Amino acid sequence: MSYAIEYIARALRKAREAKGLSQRELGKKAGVPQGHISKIENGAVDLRVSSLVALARTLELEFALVPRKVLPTLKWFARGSVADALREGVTQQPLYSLDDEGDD
Amino acid sequence: MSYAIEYIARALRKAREAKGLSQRELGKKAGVPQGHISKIENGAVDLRVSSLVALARTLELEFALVPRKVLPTLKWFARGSVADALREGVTQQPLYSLDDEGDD
DNA sequence: CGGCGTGATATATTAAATTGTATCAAAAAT
DNA sequence: ATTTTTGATACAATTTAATATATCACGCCG
Repeated sequence: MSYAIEYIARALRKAREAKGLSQRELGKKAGVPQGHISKIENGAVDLRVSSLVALARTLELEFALVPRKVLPTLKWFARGSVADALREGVTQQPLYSLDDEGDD
Repeated sequence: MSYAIEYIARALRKAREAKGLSQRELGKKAGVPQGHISKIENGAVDLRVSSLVALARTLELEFALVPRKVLPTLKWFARGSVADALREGVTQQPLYSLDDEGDD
């Protein structure tokens, strides 16, 4: 699946676990059925923006479209609080997720 | 429509116009029919992530999920190159787009 | 004026997400 | 060991995005 989907999947699952929520709990809060969340977190669906936003919002994540140009700056300023994607050198593929647990 | 959709609509249209592309040109490059792009730019559809990514990529935009926490920092470091959304004080609603034309 | 490119829009069709409901195996807890 | 929770999966039904195609009004230019 497109790196985008894969990445969203990882980002959401990670954020959910970081908050110590089960898929059912998140689902109830975000209004998304557990089964669907499972699919999303496994990159099994090309979800709609509304679904993404519903989950992201509940997980206190914000959605952003940033010009490729500023990515280097983003990486820099966010080092230590930046997510895996940026570390993997995925400079070609889109979709990045910056979270705040410098888990490494 | 959800601010998210509205925002994506604005961000994409703006980016396209900034590149001086017509919907047909963008459509050809991104593999999305002109009619659909029109709908998207008018916030008339809850597009799928793959569509968003296809267009964003063509417009040299990257997708990101950032923790709400770092938004203030983002705003700060990106001032001058940050988009409308951030200026409008849309602190409640998700979805931000940072672009590079300080159009104001 | 008449042709051209643009964006908005319509219709019909196809493909796929989303939902509801339910089950199941594995892990966690008592 | 038994109960409970959790995530993965399945199925049918519904909804809606996405596509192809085409038209239309508008502005622009020759």
